[in-house]
Amino acid sequence: MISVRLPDGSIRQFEQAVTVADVAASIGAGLARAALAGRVDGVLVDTSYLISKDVDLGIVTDKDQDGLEVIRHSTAHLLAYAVKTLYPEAQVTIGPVIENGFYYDFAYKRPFTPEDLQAIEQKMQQLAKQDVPVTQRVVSRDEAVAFFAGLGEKYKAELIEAIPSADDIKLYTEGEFTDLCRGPHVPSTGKLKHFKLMKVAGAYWRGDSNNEMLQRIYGTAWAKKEDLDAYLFRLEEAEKRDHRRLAKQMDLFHLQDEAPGMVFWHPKGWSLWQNVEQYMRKRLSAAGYKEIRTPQIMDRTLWEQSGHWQNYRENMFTTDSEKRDYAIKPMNCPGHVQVFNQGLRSYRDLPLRYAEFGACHRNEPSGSLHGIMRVRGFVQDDAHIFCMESQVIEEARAFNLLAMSVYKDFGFTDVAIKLSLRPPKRAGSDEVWDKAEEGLREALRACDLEWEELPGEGAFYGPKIEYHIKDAIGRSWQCGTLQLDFVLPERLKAEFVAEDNSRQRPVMLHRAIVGSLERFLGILIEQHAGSFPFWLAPVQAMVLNITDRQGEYATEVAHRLQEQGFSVDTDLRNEKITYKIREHSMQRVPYLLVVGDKEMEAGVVAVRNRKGEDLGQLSIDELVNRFKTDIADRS
RNA sequence: GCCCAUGUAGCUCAGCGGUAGAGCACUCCCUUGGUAAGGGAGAGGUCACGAGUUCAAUUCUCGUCAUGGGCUCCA
Repeated sequence: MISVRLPDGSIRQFEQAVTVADVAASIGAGLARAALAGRVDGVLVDTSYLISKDVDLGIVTDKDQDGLEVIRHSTAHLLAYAVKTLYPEAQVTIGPVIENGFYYDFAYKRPFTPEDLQAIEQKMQQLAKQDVPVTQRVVSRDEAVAFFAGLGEKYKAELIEAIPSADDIKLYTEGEFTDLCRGPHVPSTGKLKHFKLMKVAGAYWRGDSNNEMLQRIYGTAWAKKEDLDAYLFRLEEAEKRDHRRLAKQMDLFHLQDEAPGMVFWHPKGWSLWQNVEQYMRKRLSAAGYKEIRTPQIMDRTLWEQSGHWQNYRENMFTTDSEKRDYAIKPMNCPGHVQVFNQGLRSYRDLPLRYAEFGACHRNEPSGSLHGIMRVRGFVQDDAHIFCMESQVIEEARAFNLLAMSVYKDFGFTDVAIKLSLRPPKRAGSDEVWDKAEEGLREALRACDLEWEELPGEGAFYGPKIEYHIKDAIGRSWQCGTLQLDFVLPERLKAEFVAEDNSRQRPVMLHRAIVGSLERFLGILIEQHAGSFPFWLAPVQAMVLNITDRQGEYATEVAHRLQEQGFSVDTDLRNEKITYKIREHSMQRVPYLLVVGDKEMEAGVVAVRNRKGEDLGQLSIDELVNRFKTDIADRS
């Protein structure tokens, strides 16, 4: 007898070994139809899995998160099946599940066109409708290699060869198509209903840019039609928030061919920028940072000394003059060490915190540029803390508090922490790296934070803590960073006089909170979909007159608000009030102040907020109070 | 840097082997209208750049640049 315990605790007994599908059928016909896979003692298996001993069993359906994964994974296989049917010469490689869907990489003699994509999707639909059974068999590794090599599938054979020869390998077959896979898969293609192919893109074989480029087809798949529709709708909504699109609509900035990756800021965009920069400046100043300014261009020898020339030469903009080579600074840190090195420092001066909103330039590969999210010319809220080792943890703790508080002010509350550890290409001894990595772990523990560790992702001079913030539509952005560096102070010969009168190296903490201002503004634009909170809005209020008669009064109202430090414009054009309201509503101005004869006589304004609500008539003083409250609330 | 797609008026986009079109925006005129588009007229383009094919190229081909989507990279 075999006992199968179900998630509700009930136990079913069977005379002999049964499959997951059999158990589902014994419970009900509906469940048998819905079964996509099984969970046997916590392990996902196919519905054809034979249960031959007592187990805990859950039937996985599309209501299950695991069920959705199975659907996506099986849809990737269906994609490969369709491609092999239409283009038998195409070679299959890998097809994993990703967020919201899946992809599959193929090698083919010519690129897939958008028309091919349509044909492939149609073929997938057709194969799904035919409800082709998906069967599984286990073979030895050598058999599997021979099988795929025989088919001329060299990528697949290469993948399998990497598996230990003693291991068994699962092959899944649907119709004419057989693929290597650890599974599980849906029992037949008819379970796959709600999918869509999204795009074709190039992708390197095994993710290595030295390898040939394959063609990746991305797709999305869902359990229900409503889920698919909702996902496509979300994509459309995200597109409406696109910072490039909003920047055009709201006249914030532009990019042009002559300056790839470098931003032309328009008045309103720059106003937004200044709101962020001035805010950061205040926060840094209050936290004991001193702002400095260092040169844009410095001699090659300095960059050789710092190690940047050796590590990043091809990504640095350089220039020369009178037989000297120069580099345009890609980072502020070497400059900051030069300031530190002026004069003799005492341990009493430490920690010394230098901040700079310095414009840096990095010659990023052309293909990686992206709006203002990835640029070649950028400014960070950059600072370097020179301190003693004994001060690192306290500095890290203070930085963490500051960073979290800044994120909160900008409306970001979901922040994930990651710790990037030593990369293969690095400066400094292993001993120093051990010390630096452990130092940051200790700092994180002191902040009572949870973090994820990323081996190999650190900077060449030191490990780093990264702050990833999640935006309004669930995307994650790395903004803040705290990097512990024993290497640059050594290379650039920073030193201070210790208590015992010896000369010692300071430790350097590289840190930023919002990171690249360009990118952070892009994030803010998308986070708020252009409807910036009052304290950040480039134009906080517009005064609109109803007829020419109130033009002078409208100007006076604007002046009085401007005197109080608010960014207020007037729209005195000869247009109907409905027209002006529409236009400035679309510009997402927080407050529209309408003045007609009534308001002019009473010395007030009629206030309309961005939601379209009528806030009634307010005096200028009342309005100023309201504005001040909004600023204090950061709403 | 690599793969694919795209580049037409300020913006969004049609179009096409015979040297260009719409809507919005802009300018002028009429209209002075009370909470999301009043009416009329006008101006505006070396069709990204360079070369080739052709009697003729914005249109076809190739190259360059840029942008977009990915991959790689991101001190």
